[in-house]
Amino acid sequence: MNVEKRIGTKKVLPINSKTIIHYMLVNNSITEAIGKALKPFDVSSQQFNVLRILRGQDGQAANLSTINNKMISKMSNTTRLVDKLLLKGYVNRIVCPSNRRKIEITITEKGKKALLKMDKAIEATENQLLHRFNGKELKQFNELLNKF
Amino acid sequence: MNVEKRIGTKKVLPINSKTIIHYMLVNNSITEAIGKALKPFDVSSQQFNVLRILRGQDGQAANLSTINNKMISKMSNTTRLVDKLLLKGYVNRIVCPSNRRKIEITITEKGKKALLKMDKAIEATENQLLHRFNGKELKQFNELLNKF
DNA sequence: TTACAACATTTGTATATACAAATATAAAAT
DNA sequence: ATTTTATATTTGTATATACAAATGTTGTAA
Repeated sequence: MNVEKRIGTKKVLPINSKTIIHYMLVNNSITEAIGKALKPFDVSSQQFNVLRILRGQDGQAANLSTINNKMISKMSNTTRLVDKLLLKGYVNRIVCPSNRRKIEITITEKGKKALLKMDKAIEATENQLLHRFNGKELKQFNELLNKF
Repeated sequence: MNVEKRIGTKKVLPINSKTIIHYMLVNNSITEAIGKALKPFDVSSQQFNVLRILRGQDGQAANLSTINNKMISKMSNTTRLVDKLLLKGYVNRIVCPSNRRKIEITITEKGKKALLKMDKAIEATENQLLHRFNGKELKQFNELLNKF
């Protein structure tokens, strides 16, 4: 992709601006691809993220702040996000008996089943997005991302 | 950054998943930094983008679809975005005399002045975000971004 | 034991965004 | 000339998100 051409500017951009804009453009592609992959399951990228976090708990319940800490993009409103998963029957929610301030969330069997299908769709999308990278390039790319 | 640690997973992620998650995490930092830089000017990243597009027109007016084509993140609702710039006095909007379907948008002097200040804030943020990259690494990074 | 501070979540509200349908104008086809 | 199609923007509506204030619970100190 030619960044300057894509955003329709005649001037040559300073390398730093160009890099950040380039980054944002690629981010749009990634967001769009992930969104499309999840569309058939009627969950957002954030909801998918929460389901994966809950599965990763291996049966242990997670409360809202635990979930929020592990999320890729933190949100101010995990309550309402979990509400939506609850409506779909993908999670259970109970008040923690030992500390009634906390809410314990667990993934349901239905949630796990749906998640397995989502995993496949996401994996395919990730592979598609990265199909032009070889192993060395992926390693290099992650090292460069670490510089941020 | 250790991606696995950041998202609190015990398992080692497949390299593709890890890369995409890493990408999203860095994107959060970038978005947050840009947002903070623009906050004092009370414009969103998208509004800033539109102002830069308008300045890039060098006096020539741009209509809504032109703007939309050049935007980093396309939006379904450029009308309302321009509304906000209009309220701030940063742009003018007139119906195109030769084709009354079109709306011609131009940046005002006030908009240009504000934009100059925003430029500085954004430039500083970009430099900060990328301060650990040297020239060769930036080149390499852009080449890798091109593989998406 | 009562008051106060800290914690965890929820709710209210304002703003943002996505998507589709509606409006208005212009160009093309009959 | 009239209808149809295409173009450009606007509006309605539903959903999403951000942020602050409110609620309910627990722990601590007087």
